[in-house]
Amino acid sequence: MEWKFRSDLPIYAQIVEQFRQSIVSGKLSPGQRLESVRDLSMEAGVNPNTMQRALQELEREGLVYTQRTAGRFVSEDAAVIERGKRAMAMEKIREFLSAMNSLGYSREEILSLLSEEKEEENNADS
Amino acid sequence: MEWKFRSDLPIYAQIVEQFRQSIVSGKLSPGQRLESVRDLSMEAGVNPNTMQRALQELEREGLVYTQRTAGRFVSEDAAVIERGKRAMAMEKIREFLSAMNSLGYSREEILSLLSEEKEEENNADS
Amino acid sequence: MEWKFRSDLPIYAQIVEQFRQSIVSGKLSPGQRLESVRDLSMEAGVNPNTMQRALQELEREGLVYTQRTAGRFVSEDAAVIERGKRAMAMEKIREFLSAMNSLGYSREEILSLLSEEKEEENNADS
Amino acid sequence: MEWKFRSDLPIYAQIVEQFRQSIVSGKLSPGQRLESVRDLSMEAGVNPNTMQRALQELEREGLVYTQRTAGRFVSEDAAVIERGKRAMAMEKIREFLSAMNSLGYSREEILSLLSEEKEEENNADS
DNA sequence: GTGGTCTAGACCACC
DNA sequence: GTGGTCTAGACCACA
Repeated sequence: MEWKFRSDLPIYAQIVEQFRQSIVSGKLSPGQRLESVRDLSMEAGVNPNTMQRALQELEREGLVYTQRTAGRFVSEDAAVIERGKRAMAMEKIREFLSAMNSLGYSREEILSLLSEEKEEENNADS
Repeated sequence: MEWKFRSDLPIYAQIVEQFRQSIVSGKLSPGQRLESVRDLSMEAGVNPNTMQRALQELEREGLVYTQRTAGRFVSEDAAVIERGKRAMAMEKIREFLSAMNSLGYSREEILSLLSEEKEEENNADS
Repeated sequence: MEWKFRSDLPIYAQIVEQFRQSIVSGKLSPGQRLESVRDLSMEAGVNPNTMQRALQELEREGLVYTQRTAGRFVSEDAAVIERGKRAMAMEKIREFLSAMNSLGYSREEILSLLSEEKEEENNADS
Repeated sequence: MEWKFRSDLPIYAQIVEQFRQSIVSGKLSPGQRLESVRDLSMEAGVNPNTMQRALQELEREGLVYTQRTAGRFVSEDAAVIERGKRAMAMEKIREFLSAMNSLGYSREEILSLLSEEKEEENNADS
């Protein structure tokens, strides 16, 4: 994982984002054990409290769970993960549409531009 | 304008982005005079050199032009501005598709999700 | 290379000119590594920033390219170099015609004088 | 007249060049009175001795002459002026051919490029 | 006042 | 070590 933080969002929220992304994309597998809070916080160069807060948020969302003494693990509940994935996707979509909107593009134009990009990519493939 | 800078892109590049966005979206009108380098740099809280570099980049792109002692102005060439707008849109699209891709969505799924979002928005409108 | 600077053109632009000249004339070979920014700036007796700016301009023109940590290299793209060569030649020609013009020579006279010079040189050869 | 000096040639020589240019191109007319050494040196921002040396050189070339108490005047000898004009032209030509040569262009290519430039200019006229 | 250039020197990421 | 970025502050030409 790469740990770079923007200044426009609390660090703990950025950590949550990153974990969520890794989990729903499968980069972290269901059932996989996470490193300890202490190790993770050192890697990320943040205060252990910050890392702790992020992990608790993920737990609240059901994406990770804790086993008393063994540590934290990625959820094995496919439905929960799928739900998180959808949520992130819709978030990206809203961001995207909002950005295109502020550039002055209508829905129809956006779809048309998406098609163009697809064609370009196909050309690049050939 | 809001001047907050991320750490994952050079400041001068973020300034360029911001101006480009404002120009192609029409928030800055063709022919409009920009504030002086000194004033802008103070507002943004950056060194005058950094602001200068950003503005020169915009000039190279044709989005602004300089009049020796009078200041800098937004280009009045609609074709140049349209070109910049298209370039920014394609950039956003590529970012979006890449993000959706790393979440594990195929092109077809992306289009399908876009439709869902549209419906939701329509419902929200009504 | 000789590093003497006139006062009628920014130093960075004169450095660009000098490199461009060396590259298109083949004095710097395609693929050849340039010295580091620091070394070049010391040799030329200018600030590293000034040298950096010149090299970035050359990069924008495609005449050199950068490899992250290895340094800068002369482009190996013959078409780009040929284009630069033509551009410099046309520039010299325009300067020359303009100078002759302000001396009061017409196009026909210029061509005639060029022939004279050729003959003189031929005589000098024999 | 504009007085900017390069550092690659003695200032007095650059002054000579400038006067020679003005005289042979007719910008200074035959018989015209030059300003005093004192005034000229102040305008140019150089030491009076430097200006004096330049004017003596021009006198040696016959391009100006001195009348004891009335001052210095541009030569009225058309042959002398014509000779100076030719000398300057041949100098420009040699510089030009040398520059093109170091770019790697042969005599034939130079003539061909000159023709191209002529055409471009004609197009620009239309 | 405007933009433009330059120096001096710092810090960063990368390898 | 490499290139890249940024700051601080000076000086210039132009009008």
